[in-house]
Amino acid sequence: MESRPKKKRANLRDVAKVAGVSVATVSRVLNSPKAVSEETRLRVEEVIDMLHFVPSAAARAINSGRTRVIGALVPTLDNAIFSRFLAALEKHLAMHGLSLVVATTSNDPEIETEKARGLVDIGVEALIVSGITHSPEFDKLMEQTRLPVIATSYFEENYHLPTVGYDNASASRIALDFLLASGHQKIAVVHGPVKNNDRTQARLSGLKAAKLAHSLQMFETDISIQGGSTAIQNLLRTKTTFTAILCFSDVLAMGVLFELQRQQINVPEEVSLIGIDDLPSSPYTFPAITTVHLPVARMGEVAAKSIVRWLDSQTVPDPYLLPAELIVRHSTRKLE
Amino acid sequence: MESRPKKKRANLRDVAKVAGVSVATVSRVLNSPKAVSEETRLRVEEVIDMLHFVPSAAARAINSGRTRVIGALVPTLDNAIFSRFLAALEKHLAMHGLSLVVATTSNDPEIETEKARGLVDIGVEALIVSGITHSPEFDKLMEQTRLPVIATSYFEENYHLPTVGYDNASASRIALDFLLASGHQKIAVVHGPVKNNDRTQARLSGLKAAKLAHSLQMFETDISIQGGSTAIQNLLRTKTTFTAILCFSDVLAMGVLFELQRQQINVPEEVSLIGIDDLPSSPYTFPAITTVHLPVARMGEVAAKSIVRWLDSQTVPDPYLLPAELIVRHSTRKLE
DNA sequence: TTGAAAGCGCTAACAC
DNA sequence: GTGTTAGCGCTTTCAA
Repeated sequence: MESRPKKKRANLRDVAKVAGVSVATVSRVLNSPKAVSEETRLRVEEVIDMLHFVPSAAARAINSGRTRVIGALVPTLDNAIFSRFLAALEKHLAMHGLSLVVATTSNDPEIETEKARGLVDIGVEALIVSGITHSPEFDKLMEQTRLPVIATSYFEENYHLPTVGYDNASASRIALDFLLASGHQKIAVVHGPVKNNDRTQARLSGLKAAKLAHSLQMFETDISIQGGSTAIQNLLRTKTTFTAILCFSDVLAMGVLFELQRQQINVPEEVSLIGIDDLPSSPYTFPAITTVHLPVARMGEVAAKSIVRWLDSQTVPDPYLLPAELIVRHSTRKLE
Repeated sequence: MESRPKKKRANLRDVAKVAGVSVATVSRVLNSPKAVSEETRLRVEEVIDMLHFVPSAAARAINSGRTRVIGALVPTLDNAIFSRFLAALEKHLAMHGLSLVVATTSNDPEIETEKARGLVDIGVEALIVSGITHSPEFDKLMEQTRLPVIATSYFEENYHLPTVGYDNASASRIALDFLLASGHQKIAVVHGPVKNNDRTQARLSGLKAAKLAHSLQMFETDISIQGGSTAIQNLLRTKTTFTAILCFSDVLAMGVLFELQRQQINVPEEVSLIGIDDLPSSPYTFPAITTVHLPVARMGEVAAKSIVRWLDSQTVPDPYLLPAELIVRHSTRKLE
């Protein structure tokens, strides 16, 4: 049944030969079918089917100069905050016929650089990265390739790349102010690793002013449910008193909540708990977690649109600030 | 504010000209530096740097016939079970110099087909899909392109594509058997949408035999924390009695747990709760969720390795069965 | 060790 | 409407 001698994939020429037309005609039925007579078109399509012909993406890319692939570099897929962002990004890129290649960096600038190089090698048209902390080699690579790059999760007006993100310092500030306004004075802060993580650093800096005036105790831990658990165990071991816990991410807040429950400490009666992120699960825990909502789905959409415009019209997008918003639920209470 | 110079990217010929060598020599310093004299190599490398030369991925692909890109089609990124799978997949593909393009299907075979076409268009070398329910158009496309495809999350020895996954029927069966062995007779089953979801269907079929002999009540809902919540609200409304709840995914189990807590129903004292999946958070909820562990990280690894071998040596991999394993934690108890 | 030249599969300009 | 043909940027013989 397979008449072709070679087992190789058919190409335009093969189709043209069998259909008795020129390669240009085959190309036309592929790209502008209206420019071909019905009769010819049908015959060519039949042959295309018969030979299982699939146009080569590489050959197409070499002519058009476009690969229609965008690369994204995120710290991890294991935190819902990033997978939600990617979900939105993928969705909105797909609307414009663009595909998304995902690579994870573990918050390590060297891995990021290496993966970025890999993405450049496969021909991505643009890159989306997280935060503004990158290695000099990364910056050099981006400069050499002149690839459009957008930094996300971090708003910074004067960064050399356009940013799409929120004001991390004010996000933590919003959470803290709410606790202070609710009468809390002794507050424990649970945050992720500071190293290489500018989002955490910025959130920390948002607390700096208050830290002097109030009694803030900091606990660094892994950003995971388990990390939250561990932090509370450490905290309890210090025997310090506290009436509220501020977590730099809802993943941590969930770990903290579960561990408090395990220790028979009632939230919010004995301890108030506030997070940052607002994960899909946060409204549904018991009690539902008070948090600072970070619009990551919107961020994915804005990043996608910015990239599309950049690619289409060569205009570097302006930095875009997304609002962080306090969502009061049931894990916090006012102190009398 | 920064307007980039409109210079086009340098190519091999530009480099060759400036370095005073032939394009072949430049190509050599790129691909087999040892075949070039030290002196020439250094000169060429200098020019490469100077001109910010980055080889074109498309041109390279057209010659080698390889794009080094693998496509993955998953229902959603919003469930940790899939993002964990993708994390592992990406990691192990990266080890072999392969990149991962991700596309989401919302469990809709038509969207899947469309996205698959998009992936083929950008030149993926192979595809990883979820489950074994696909549209005829999808199958046709795969047949035409002769692309290596692996189906995951579902083990099926006789499927026309190689599968890497677990036995979904036995996973639910393991959970049920545990509840039965613990003395539970009145069991509510909370599961995701049946339509287009063969994993859910298989898990349901695993319960079929028992369903006749025992009193199993089924509740279909969205696979989300909220879905779990809703299911419990519906369940309570029916006024039926039950001593245990079996959830087809840990996401549902978490929603169920939180809602039970909200309703002041104690787990496991009043109701036992078991899930399937074993998410990173499952050991840390309070009480920790008893579940059937599905090794999705391993699945990502195996899928990656299978693809690599398939690509390298043209050998279609054998179906691969991953074991599902009961993990008893604290959300279940034995009935006297 | 190097260079010349023939493609790889396709698109697009130009002719008929 | 259709065919011819010149590239796109690179790798890869084959000679020198």
